[in-house]
Amino acid sequence: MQISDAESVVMQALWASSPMAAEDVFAAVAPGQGWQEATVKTLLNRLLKKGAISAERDGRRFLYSPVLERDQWLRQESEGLVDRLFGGRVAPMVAHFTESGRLSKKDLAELRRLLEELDDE
Amino acid sequence: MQISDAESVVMQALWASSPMAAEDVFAAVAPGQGWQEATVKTLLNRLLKKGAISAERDGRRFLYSPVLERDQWLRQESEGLVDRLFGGRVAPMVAHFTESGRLSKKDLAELRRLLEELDDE
DNA sequence: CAGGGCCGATTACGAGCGTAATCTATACAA
DNA sequence: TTGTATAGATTACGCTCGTAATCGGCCCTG
Repeated sequence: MQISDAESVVMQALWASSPMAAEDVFAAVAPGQGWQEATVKTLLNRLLKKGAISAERDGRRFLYSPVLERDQWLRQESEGLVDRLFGGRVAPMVAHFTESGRLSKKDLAELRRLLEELDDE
Repeated sequence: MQISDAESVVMQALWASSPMAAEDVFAAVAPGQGWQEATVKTLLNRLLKKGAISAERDGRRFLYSPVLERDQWLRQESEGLVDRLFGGRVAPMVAHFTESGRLSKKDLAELRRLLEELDDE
């Protein structure tokens, strides 16, 4: 399932809280994006058509919920990137981040913990 | 500098070896993509127009070289992703890969080494 | 019962993209 | 010198995207 950048903003809102009416999605999303409500509605419709979200009638309007799972999307996106850019190898990508100083202390600590956990298994 | 997916395939070829004539880029890239030579030429032109590559005349043809640095591109792309998907935090992204079983033993070993190196500093 | 407002649906439209075919100028071959 | 092959330049075209405006139907209110 192909989700465009703008669409993914809407998905994030729905993953954070659902079901939601169009109006609420707009409220959740517009501040950061500066979109008109019409734009949000377009995106909701495109996502509906793709089957990435579902709509359930609630009186005169609809409540939208994600169908596509956030985890699946994350996996698809990040694996796509690591494949395209780093030949599918995660370590070189992390190395790249360390080199560009994008690893916070918190990240480092967390990575260490992660690796230790994996050791235990 | 915005590089599209198709364009990035051409860039990868040029990063791997440059300068190269259009024909050679085609030879390097077509097998994997199934493109016509005309397609490769279009992409080269678009990249030229963007200033992502340069062309130096060589008799009746041109030799192309990257101007945009591979490292810069990698950084831009991967940081974009980690920002969009994981709120800019690298560790959660790696965690995501471990959970989906995308970390090879080799990756693990390399990550350990990486972290140790960082310890030493 | 008629009009207005609200909500989703439809339509719009220019930019960039993927994928090429065609045009044009030029360098060599006959 | 004139044709022909070839390399880059120009043009093409349908699709998706970002960003909306407008339409059409239905529910409430007067």
